[in-house]
Amino acid sequence: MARPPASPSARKAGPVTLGMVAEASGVSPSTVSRILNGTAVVSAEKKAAVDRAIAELGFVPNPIARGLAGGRTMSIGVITQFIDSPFFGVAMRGIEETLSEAHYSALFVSGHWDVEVEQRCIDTLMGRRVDGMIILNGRVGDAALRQLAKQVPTVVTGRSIKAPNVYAMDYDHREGARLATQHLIARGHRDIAHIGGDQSHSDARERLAGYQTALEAAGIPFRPALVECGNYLEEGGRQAAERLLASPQRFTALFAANDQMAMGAAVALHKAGLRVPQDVSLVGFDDLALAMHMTPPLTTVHQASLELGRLTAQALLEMLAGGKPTLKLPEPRLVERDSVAAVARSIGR
Amino acid sequence: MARPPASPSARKAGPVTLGMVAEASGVSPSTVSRILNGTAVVSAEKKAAVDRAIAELGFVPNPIARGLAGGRTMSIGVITQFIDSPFFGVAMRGIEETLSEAHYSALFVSGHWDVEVEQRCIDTLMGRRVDGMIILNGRVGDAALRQLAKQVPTVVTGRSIKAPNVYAMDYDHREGARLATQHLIARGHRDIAHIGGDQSHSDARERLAGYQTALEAAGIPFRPALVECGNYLEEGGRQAAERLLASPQRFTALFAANDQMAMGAAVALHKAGLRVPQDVSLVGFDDLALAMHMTPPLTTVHQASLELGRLTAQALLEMLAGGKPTLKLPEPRLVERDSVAAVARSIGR
DNA sequence: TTGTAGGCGTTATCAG
DNA sequence: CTGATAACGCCTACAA
Repeated sequence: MARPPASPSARKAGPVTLGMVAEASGVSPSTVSRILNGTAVVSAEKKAAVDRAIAELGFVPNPIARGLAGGRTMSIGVITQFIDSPFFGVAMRGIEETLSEAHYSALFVSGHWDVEVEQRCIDTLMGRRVDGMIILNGRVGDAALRQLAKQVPTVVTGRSIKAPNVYAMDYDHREGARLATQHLIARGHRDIAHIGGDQSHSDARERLAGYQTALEAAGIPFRPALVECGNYLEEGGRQAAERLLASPQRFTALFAANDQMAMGAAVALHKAGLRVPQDVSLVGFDDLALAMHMTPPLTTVHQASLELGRLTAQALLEMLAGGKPTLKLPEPRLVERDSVAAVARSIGR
Repeated sequence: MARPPASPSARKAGPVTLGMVAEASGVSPSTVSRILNGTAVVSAEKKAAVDRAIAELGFVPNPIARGLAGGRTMSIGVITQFIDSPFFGVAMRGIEETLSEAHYSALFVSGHWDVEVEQRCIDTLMGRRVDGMIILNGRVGDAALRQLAKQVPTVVTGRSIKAPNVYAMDYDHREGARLATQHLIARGHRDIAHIGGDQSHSDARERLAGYQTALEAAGIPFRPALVECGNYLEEGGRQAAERLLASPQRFTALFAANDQMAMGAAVALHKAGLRVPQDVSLVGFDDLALAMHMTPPLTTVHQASLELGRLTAQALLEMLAGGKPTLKLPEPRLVERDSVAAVARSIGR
C-alpha cells in the first residue's frame, strides 16, 4: 500500500527533487519533466510509474529552478497603488483566486501613484522573472508599457492603449457617472454638486464628464462652482464638501466621484448639521463593501471590483496560453440605497 | 564619461549577468559575487572596477538564480487571512515598506481563516524558497509553526508561542477592551452591550474578557444576554445588533469588538430609529482609517496596524541578521470621537 | 586575495 | 518515444 504522500512542510531533509522521482520510477529526468509539462507524449506505463512516484514522494516542482531553467516562474506581477486600498484590495482578492486556481502566484507591489516607484516595481518584478504583469490603474507611460509588453504579456486597467501583448480593460466611468447624476435629476434635484477625483487621472475626468453629460441632457446648465476635487480619499472628500458648504452655492444633492470621498463628505455634512438624505442627497461611486454599511446606506454606482480582479487575471491567463482575450467588464449600474431622497416640487412658490 | 546606467527595463536583449560584469571588469565571477555579498575582502582596485562595471551595465542580481544557488531569494512570505482586510491591509503596507527598504520583497497570500488553505500557502511559499515568514493571525497549529520555523525564521501575530526561531508579537486586546468599556462606564453607562468576535479566536476572547474586567471593576454584574457575537465583519455586527435590539434587554451603550462590526451595528441602530450617540453610545476597536470618517466619527481603541506591519517586518529582518528581536507593540489607547455621550443621571425618577 | 570547478532543480536541444 | 547533455545565473568550497 502506498503511504500517504508526505506534506512538503513535513519533510525532513532536502526537498524531493525531480531527479529523485526519476530514479524512483526508473526513467530519465527528462521524461519526468515531460510528463509534468505535457511537453511530449510518453508511454502510458512510464507515465503511470512516474505519477505514482510523484505521489509517493510528495514531489512538488521547484518554481525557482523552473524559472532559472528559462521556463516559467509561475508567478505574475501585480502592481496596485496601495495594497490597502479598499477598492483594489477586492480586485486583488479576485486576482489571487483566479491565478491560484491556475497554479500561479501573484506578487503584489504598490506603486504609490508615483511613476518612478512604479517603474522600480516593474524592474523588481521583472528581475523576479514574472511570467506576466497586471497593472491596476498604473501611472507609467504608454511607452514604458509597450516596452514591458515586449517581455511579458501585460494586462492594464484604467487606460485605453492598443499595443501588442497588452490587453486593456476599463470601466465605462462616464456612463456610471451619468447614471448617478441622472438618478438625482430624476428625483427632482437640479442643484447638484460634484466632488471629483484628481483630474490628472482619466477615470476622474470621465466621471466628471458623465456628470456633465447628464446635466446637459436634462437641460441643466453646468456650473463649475459646484464642483470641487479631492484625492479619492475620505479626507479629500470631507474637505471638498466643506469648501462647497462654505461657498455661496446652494445644492440639494451631492455626487462624489467615489465612495471614500462620499464618506468624507457625509461627515462634513453631518458636522454642518445637515442630514442625509433629508437635507442633501448623496451618491457615491464604486460600491465598496462599506457603502452598504454606511449610515445611511449609500446609493452608489456599482463597480464589480472582484470581477475586475478575476477578469484581468483570466485575460492574462488566456494570453499566457497564447490566446487573445476578449473579456469585458460588466456595464455600470446604479445601486439604490437610502442616501437619496426626492426634492419636494416647489411649484410657483 | 560613464554613460548613465541603463534602466533594466530599457535593456534590449538578455539581462546583464554577473558573468558579464566579471568580464567587463576583468575579474572572475566569484570575485564579483564576493563583492556583491561582502563575503570576503577584495582589493580596493578590483572592487572599484567591478562597481563601475555594475553601474555602467546596470546589473541587477537575479534573485531566482540566487535562490537556486542555495543563497537567499530576498523574499519573505506573508500570510494574511484576506488580502482585502481593512485592518491587515494597512499592516501589509507597513510590511511592504519596511521590507523593501531592506531590498526584500513580500509575497502576500491569503489563508482565508482556513487551516488547510493556510498550510497550502505555507507550502507554496516554502516552495518559492522564501527567506522568512510573517504570519498575521494565522490559524495553523503551533506544531506546524515550530516545524516551519526549523526552515525559516518566522514572526507571528495573534498568538503567544515560545519556540526557537519564532517571534510572537501581539496586542493587549484585553486591556484595549477594558479601556473601551471603562470609558463607557465613566460616562455613566451601566447597561453596556457587547458585540464580540468569533470566540474561537483568542483575540476575540481577550476582548470579551476585557469587557468583563471593566464591568467587574465597576461592580456591574456581567449579563451574558447582553453579548452577541459576530464574525468581525460589518454584516455580522449588524445582525448581532439586531438580535440585541430584538431581545428584551435594554442598553444605553454598545461596545463592538471591532470597527467593522461597530459600523454594521450603527446601521442596525439607524434603521431602528436610534441615534448615535444620543440614544445609544457606540465604541469600536481597531481604529481603522474609516472610523474617523463614520457619521458620527467613531470612538474606538487604537491599534497601530501600520506599526504592526512595520514591527513584524523589522523583527524578521533582525532575525534574518542573526539577532534576537525585542520589539513590542505599543500599548492600546482609546481614541475619543463623537460616538459616545454621557447618560443623564436618572436620580430618583 | 583570487580563480576554477561543481552544483542548485529544471527545461530544452539534441541525438538515438 | 526516450535519454544524455548542456544551459539558466549565481554561490561556495577548494585550490592556488
